[in-house]
Amino acid sequence: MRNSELARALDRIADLLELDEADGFRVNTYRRTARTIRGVTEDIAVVAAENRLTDLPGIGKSTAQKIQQFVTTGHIDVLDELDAKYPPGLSRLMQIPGMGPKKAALVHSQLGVTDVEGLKRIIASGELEKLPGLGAATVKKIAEGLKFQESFGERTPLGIALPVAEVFAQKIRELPGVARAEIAGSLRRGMETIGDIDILCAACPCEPVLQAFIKFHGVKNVLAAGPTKASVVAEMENGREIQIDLRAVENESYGAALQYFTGSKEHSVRLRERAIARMWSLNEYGLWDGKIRVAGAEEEEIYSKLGLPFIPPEIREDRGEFDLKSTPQLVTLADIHGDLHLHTKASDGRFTIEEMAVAARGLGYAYIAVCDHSKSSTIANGLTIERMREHLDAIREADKRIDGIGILAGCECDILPDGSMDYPDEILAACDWVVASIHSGITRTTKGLSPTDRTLAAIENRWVSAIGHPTGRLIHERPAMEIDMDAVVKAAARTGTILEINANWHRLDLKDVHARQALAAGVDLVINTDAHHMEEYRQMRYGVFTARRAGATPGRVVNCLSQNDLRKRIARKRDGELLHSKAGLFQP
DNA sequence: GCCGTTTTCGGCCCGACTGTTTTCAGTCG
Repeated sequence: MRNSELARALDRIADLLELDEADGFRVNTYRRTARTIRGVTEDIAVVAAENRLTDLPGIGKSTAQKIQQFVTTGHIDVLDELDAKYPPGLSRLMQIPGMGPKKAALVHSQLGVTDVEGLKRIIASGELEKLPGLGAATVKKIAEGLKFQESFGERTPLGIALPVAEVFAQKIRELPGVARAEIAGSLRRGMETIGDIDILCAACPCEPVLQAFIKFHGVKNVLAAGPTKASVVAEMENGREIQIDLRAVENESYGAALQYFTGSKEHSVRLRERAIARMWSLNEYGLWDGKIRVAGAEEEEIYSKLGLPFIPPEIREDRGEFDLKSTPQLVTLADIHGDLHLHTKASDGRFTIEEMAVAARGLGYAYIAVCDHSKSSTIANGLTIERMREHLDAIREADKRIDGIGILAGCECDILPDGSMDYPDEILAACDWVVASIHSGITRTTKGLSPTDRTLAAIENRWVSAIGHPTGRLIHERPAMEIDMDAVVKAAARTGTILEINANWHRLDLKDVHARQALAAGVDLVINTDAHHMEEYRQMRYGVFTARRAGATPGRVVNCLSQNDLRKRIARKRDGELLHSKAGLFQP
């Protein structure tokens, strides 16, 4: 947890430096460093202790010293000084859409406002409007931004935002004059949560398209509408609001614009630097040699002219992708041949084995693994040993009876607080595939081993094929268990235990950086939906996004194997056959 | 605050939109 604490502290320094009107590049350095730290899977205290901080990109002597101070004392001098100077609520003011550091500093210095409540008061009293450089329109914007932030709260999960974006993108494609349209931004990169929806379209003329867009059903509020771009707030089915930006360009610029609006910002900055090194410039209209457009219509051209292979959107994070010599063939949904974690009526699922199997066959899958809960998961109607024996027979019978899909007999076996498995080895051995998961004591209120030790104990069990949702986190709902991921991936690599990317958008667990770490250590992955309902099979794509962000190729995802090869792969761990170590696309 | 295929100093990505400005600053992505 220490890394995220440090990243938060660095981001806070950046916020406060902005208020302090510090040099923007200096501010940016802190933000970049925070981002780098978030991507580091090693404990930053270890990196610091071994004097390897300056090996990290963008970290120099000065930042390294501050990090050293943080890991040894929990403080950073410059942060303490800034904290003494500015009230804590002020950085929150800066987060309000329409407010930035300048306006936050202004209301603080002129009107003594220190927090959101104070801001609301001066909006109501009319004092804000009288400040120099502000007017009625700006105040209205800030008031709306405040309202939006309160209703919107936090970033929107991928699984909520993507379907909304797809509906809007399709409606835009159907407008007259639109040649093509695509979802860009962090959604295209498959991030687990997103700030807003970015859509790009090629259209001529642009303006009628933008005018139609701001009148779409579901649009609650228009934030901006110019000749080439418009921003709106739309209401989603769950009543929450989300911002949607539409940008329209001419077809010759589509590729450059798509690259630019896909980001990440850090990736795009690196690309522009490459352009400058070639005496060119890159903007959203194209790659330019003076006034001559060298490339622009297609993204591939931009990368190619800059001497790079095409880089898939999911790995555009400036985390090593510029060193790639060729375009990696990352796993796609089409590579997935089966779902190896799903539930039936036998425990807490909604459908029978047959119904789940037929639905999977309809998706083109070659196999599934039925993995109902084990006996200790009483709230999930976990199966007693007796019921489990009968269930295994029922699965085998269904496998024989139903054509066109293989059904593996599996279970999702609880890892108990003492690290033992919820079923005896005899039952696990009777299964074709065993997912071991922690469901109890996640917050560690129960007595027993640490979550790390429980996971390690399960990994050492030869019958355990995979660890399910390894950190137990629920996005926005429950933090991850404190898992020593270094220890877990090492043990998994040594034993041939597979780690799951749980594709359910509430979980996406392993998350991208951990999956990347696992791949680098030689661990194979499985992407499962944990479906309790056949509709949930559709969530596979979210897990694929995460796997792609980790740099996973089909060869490293076991449910891309044929059924025969999958069974062989499972047997290799059971037989204690040491797996040769495989390198990942990226180092951790 | 970082960093080096013109550099150890002087750069550091680029453009759209809005509002309040009478030529541009602030914010956003």
